[in-house]
Amino acid sequence: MVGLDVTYEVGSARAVAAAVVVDVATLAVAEVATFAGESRFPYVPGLLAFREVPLLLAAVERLSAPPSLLICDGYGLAHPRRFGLACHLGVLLDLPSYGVAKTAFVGRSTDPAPARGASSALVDEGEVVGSVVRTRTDVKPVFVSAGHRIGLADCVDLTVRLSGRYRIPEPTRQADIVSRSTLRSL
DNA sequence: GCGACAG
DNA sequence: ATCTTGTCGC
Repeated sequence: MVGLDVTYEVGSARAVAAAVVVDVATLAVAEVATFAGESRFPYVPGLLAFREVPLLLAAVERLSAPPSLLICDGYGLAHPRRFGLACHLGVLLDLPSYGVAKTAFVGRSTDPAPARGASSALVDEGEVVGSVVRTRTDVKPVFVSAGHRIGLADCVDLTVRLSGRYRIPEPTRQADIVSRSTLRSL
């Protein structure tokens, strides 16, 4: 599976997208691919995909082989139009995908139990669109939602298994670190 | 009309 | 997202 993220430069359009392949069993980084380019669309809540998809697609295409699953920094079905960044990428690459966000966007939920692995439903307009998941005991939970070709239960299960000593699951966490350090070195 | 609003 | 050091705690 591959973790995806984009880091932007302060006063310019320059940005770096990173795709980091992580081994599910060991959580070790298996491969890294990056793409430096320009962001040609502003950040607008609900339209994040139009800003990040071009750069992320370029990074994924630089991997030696198509990944088995995409883990995005943001939302999937838990979106005002039920089609967030994770959905866009999944459909365009025809691969399973889902999103892990750090803050609330759409839907309501009750706080999941304090223990790692606990979760509660993310409900919007009367439907379950995602899950609020505790990846670490007594630590702020993350927001998980399916993107394409995968069910919510599997997304939640994977998120917990991919998280060790950090709140953010390893694939996305590594993608953040790589995109950030790559941008600084350019 | 007003506030909220992934990254 | 980004600007940013030290500090409290496991």
